[in-house]
Amino acid sequence: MPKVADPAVRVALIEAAARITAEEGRDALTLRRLAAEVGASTMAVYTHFGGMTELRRAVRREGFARLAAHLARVDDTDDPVADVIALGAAYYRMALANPHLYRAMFMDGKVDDEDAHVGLETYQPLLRGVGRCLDAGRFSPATPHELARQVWATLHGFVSLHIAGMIAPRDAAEGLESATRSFLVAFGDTPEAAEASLRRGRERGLASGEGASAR
Amino acid sequence: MPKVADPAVRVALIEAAARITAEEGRDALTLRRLAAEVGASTMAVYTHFGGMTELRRAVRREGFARLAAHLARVDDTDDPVADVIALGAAYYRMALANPHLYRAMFMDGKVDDEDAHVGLETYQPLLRGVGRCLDAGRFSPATPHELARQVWATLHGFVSLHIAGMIAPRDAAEGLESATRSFLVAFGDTPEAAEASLRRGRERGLASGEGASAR
DNA sequence: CCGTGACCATAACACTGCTATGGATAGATG
DNA sequence: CATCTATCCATAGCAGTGTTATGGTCACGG
Repeated sequence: MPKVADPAVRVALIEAAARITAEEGRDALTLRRLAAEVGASTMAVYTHFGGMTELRRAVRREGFARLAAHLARVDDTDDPVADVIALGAAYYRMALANPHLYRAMFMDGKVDDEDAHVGLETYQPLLRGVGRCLDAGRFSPATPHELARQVWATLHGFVSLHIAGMIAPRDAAEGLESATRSFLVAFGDTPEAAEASLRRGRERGLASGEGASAR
Repeated sequence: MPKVADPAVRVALIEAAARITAEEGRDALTLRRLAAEVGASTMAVYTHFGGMTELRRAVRREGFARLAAHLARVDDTDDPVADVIALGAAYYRMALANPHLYRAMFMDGKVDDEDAHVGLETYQPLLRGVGRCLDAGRFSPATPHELARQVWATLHGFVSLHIAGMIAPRDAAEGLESATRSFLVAFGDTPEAAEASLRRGRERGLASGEGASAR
C-alpha cells in the first residue's frame, strides 16, 4: 500500500469550509478560495470528498454536530417542561447566531437519507425532553413523537422565516413565545405550571446565550 | 423618444424563468438557457431586470402572486374555523405541489424589505380568516396577528422541513394535523367544534387539491 | 424625413466546478 | 536495504457561469 491519506487535510478543509459558510454564506464557499485558504490545491477537495456537493454535505454534518453539542449543554432539572423550553431557546439562539450555517443545514439543497438521519440527532434531545414531560405527568398521554415534532416544526418555522427575512425579528420572538404557551396548554399542562416553567426555561435560555457561537 | 420597451419580452422572461425554476429548481435557471428558451439574447435580462438576482426576485414575486391567487380560491363559509383550516390545506398543497417555487420564495436567498411586503400578502388571507374566527367568538380574545403568525410559522415549518427532506412526508402531514388540533384548543375553541371544523376544512382542502399546479 | 436614443445581439472577461495528466512520496515486498 | 506501486495532490486546461463593453437597429418625436 502506498502513501496513506492525511486526515489533517480533511479536517482543515471541513473547518475552513464551515467557517467560510458560517461567516459569508453558501455562495462565498468557492473551490479555489477554499483551497487557497487551506494552502492546498483544488484537487484535495476531490480526493477527500469527491466534489463540492459532498463537501457541502460535510459542512452540513459539521453544522448538525455543533448544534447537537450546543443542545447537549442544557442540563436536566426536576422541571422537565422548563428543560424543553430551555432546549428550544438554545436551538433558537444557536440558529440565529449562525444563520448562514443554519441555512446551509436546513434550507440549501435537499439532504439525502443518510444526512437526514444525522440531522435527526438534533431532534433527539427534544424528543427525550418531551418524553420526560410525559413521564412526569405534566402532559396528557400521547406519544413523544407526536408532540415533539410539533415543537420542532414550529421552532424551525419561526427560525427559518426569520432567517429568510419574511418576519420581523421581534414578531418571531413574540410568536415563538405565544406558540410555546399554546402548545403547553394544548399538551395538557396547567396554565400556572406552564407559566412558571416558561419563566424558568426562558431565564436559562438567556443565560446560555453567551456560548452560542458555532465554535 | 426612441424605441419603447416591449413588455411582452419582460413577461415572457418571467414566465419562462418561473417555469424553469418550478420544474427543475434554482440551479437550472441559467442566464443563457433562459435567453435561448425565450428566443432572446442574454442582454434582455439586463435591460429588463438588471441581473440574475433581480430576475430571481421577479420569480419570487410571481410565486407569491400564484400562491395568493390559489389561496383566494377558498371561499368564506359560515364556519370560519373550517375556512382557516381549508386555507392551511390549500397553502400546504400548493407548496408541496411546487416545491422548487416554494423553495425559491422562502428558502433561497434573503428577501429584501419590499419583497417581504409582497410575501406578506400571502399571509393576509390567514390573518383575515383568524380575525373572522375571533369575531365569531370561536377563539378566546386575542389579536389576530398573535394567533395567525403561530399558524403561519407552523405551517411553513412543516412545509419547509418536508421540502428539505428533514421529515418524512407522512410525519409532516400527521404533525400538521396534530398541531392544528393543538392550536384550536389552545385558542379557545371547544374540542367538539374544533373536531367538526377540522373535518369540514380537511374535506374542502382535499377537494381543492386538483388545482394546485402553479399555472 | 430624418435623428436620436432606448433595446438588444455579439463578443470578450473573470470566474465557477470539474477532469486529465503526471510527479512526488510513503508503505509493502523481495 | 532497494524497489515497486498505488495513493495523494499540484498544474493546466475545459465547458459553463454571470457580467460588461461595444455597436447595430429600429420606433418614435422633431
